[in-house]
Amino acid sequence: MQEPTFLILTALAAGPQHGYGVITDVERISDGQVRLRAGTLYAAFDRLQGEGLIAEDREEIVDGRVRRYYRLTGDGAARLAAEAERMRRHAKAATARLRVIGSGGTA
Amino acid sequence: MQEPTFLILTALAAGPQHGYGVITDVERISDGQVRLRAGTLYAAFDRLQGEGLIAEDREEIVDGRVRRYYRLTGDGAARLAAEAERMRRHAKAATARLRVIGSGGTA
DNA sequence: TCAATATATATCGATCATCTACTTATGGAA
DNA sequence: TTCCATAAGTAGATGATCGATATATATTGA
Repeated sequence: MQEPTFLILTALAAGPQHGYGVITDVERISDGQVRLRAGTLYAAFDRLQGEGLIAEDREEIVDGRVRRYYRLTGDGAARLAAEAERMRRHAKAATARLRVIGSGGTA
Repeated sequence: MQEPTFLILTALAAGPQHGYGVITDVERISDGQVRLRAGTLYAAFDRLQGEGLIAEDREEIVDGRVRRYYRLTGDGAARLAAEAERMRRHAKAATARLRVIGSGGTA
């Protein structure tokens, strides 16, 4: 799973959100480092819905504009948890090996 | 940066390794979850060398077969450290939000 | 009243990393 | 002598993401 997809699921883990809300939320989660593109987001929505990881929650009309809310499914939450654990382990492995270099392994 | 690329850099963070060594190392790091394909590896080697994140270290002839060793450059180590930190934060954010769901937020 | 900006959804074409599959080669084991 | 593990490499296909663009509305300001 790629970073944008992971962050979309993470955004929805906080509760149902609409597309534009996910974009701004992802930007916040990543400290402004990841700015989701509309193309990425809506393609991902379709794909993740097809995989059963997210589902349409409801539609609202606010100021004459449609807001389509998506929510994380049980499968989506499980998948996100698995990916988070996988990333945690990989990050830990990399950091441990980099520490060895830093502490004079190469010198 | 995608997972295979991250794991290739992580493998090289333990010291210079040749292609096949990286494949087996990555499999070990990821607990057997990630099996690097030759196509992925050698394409990544070319790309990462072009980006200056890795460099050719030396060539050895073992049992009549060439072993081409690659090593992590300073830039590569810095990049890997940055990616690891980014992943750590994202994993943490996801886990924190999933905990809220788990503790009865949706119920 | 007209232009610009923020919100909001959506599509299209291009790019690029990865995957599948294949090729070549050696040494050792069955 | 056939098969497997090791070892490097290429070609073509797939698919996620990106950049650009289109649409529509409300608000702000010239």
